[in-house]
Amino acid sequence: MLVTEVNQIVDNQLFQKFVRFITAVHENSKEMTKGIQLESVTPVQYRILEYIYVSEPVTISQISECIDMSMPNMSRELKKLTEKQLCEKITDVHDRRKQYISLSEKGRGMMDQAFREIEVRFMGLMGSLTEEERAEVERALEVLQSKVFR
Amino acid sequence: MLVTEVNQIVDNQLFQKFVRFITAVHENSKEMTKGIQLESVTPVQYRILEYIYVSEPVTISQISECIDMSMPNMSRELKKLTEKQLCEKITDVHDRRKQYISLSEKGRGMMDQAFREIEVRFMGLMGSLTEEERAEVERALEVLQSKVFR
DNA sequence: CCGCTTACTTGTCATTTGATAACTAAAAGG
DNA sequence: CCTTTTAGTTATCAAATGACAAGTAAGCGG
Repeated sequence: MLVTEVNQIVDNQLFQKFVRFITAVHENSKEMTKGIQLESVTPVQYRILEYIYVSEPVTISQISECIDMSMPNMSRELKKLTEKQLCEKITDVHDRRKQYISLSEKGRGMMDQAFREIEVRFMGLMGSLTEEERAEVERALEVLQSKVFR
Repeated sequence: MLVTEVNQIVDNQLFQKFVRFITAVHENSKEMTKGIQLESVTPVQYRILEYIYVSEPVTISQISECIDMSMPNMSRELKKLTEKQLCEKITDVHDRRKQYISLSEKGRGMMDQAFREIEVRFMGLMGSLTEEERAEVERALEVLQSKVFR
């Protein structure tokens, strides 16, 4: 058996693990955020708010690109969110074409609460681990974050 | 400062890392599967096929539960997929109410191709790592899979 | 100043998805 | 048998999302 063939097999197993992992992460985070949806906010709108929450202030083009939705449609959704008083538009002082979006008091409060709920569920998971295990988890997060996901 | 307060801070940082990680995984897997959508298959339909692919044969109720879509709607989508010749229904011999779903030749071929494309992208990432780093990644996947995600 | 590009908005339409009510057919349990 | 439960289907309707055409208004490069 050639070395390249061995590598192929090793890599293939790694890929299988990777696929199973991605699936698990998706199921898990869906499970964790289940029932969070507050206030007549649609799934897409929730994702938008989540993105603004971690990246604000952002322009509409940026959100549009990251959420992978066309500008017209993103504009429409942001209008709805603004009408619901969950976010605000602020025109750039130096380039008045640009609109910076950030969460309103209400929007931030809502997202804070959502994240607190997620945190509670996360802590529930972590609670049953020993100190060393938690350190291991932290290390694993760092490894994957630096070497695989970005 | 009390020990519990220290723990609180540690845990909070861990949670921040966790959130960033989840976000990165989502962005990354969206990036990886971007452009995979073949053959007039909608996003939901792709998810259904993916689920069938890894779990076949499954009943319609099972799919319905895992994808979190009501039976009537799932029935409708599966009908469409069956019409597109991507999957097949087989009635259970012992309980003729049950319908087992599995991918057709065409459907399996399509999903094989999709996964191969994802694998290529994954290998592209792994290619720039050393052997030890890859082992580290593998270990990290295992740790998180066993301790956090299920 | 003028044409070009960028950032975004408005409006419209088709498709997808979600929700619900009413149905059939088969099993399961007295 | 006969009721109840389970598994799935069909039909209908509303809402969410996607795609696109045409618009405005501000910067930018000469």
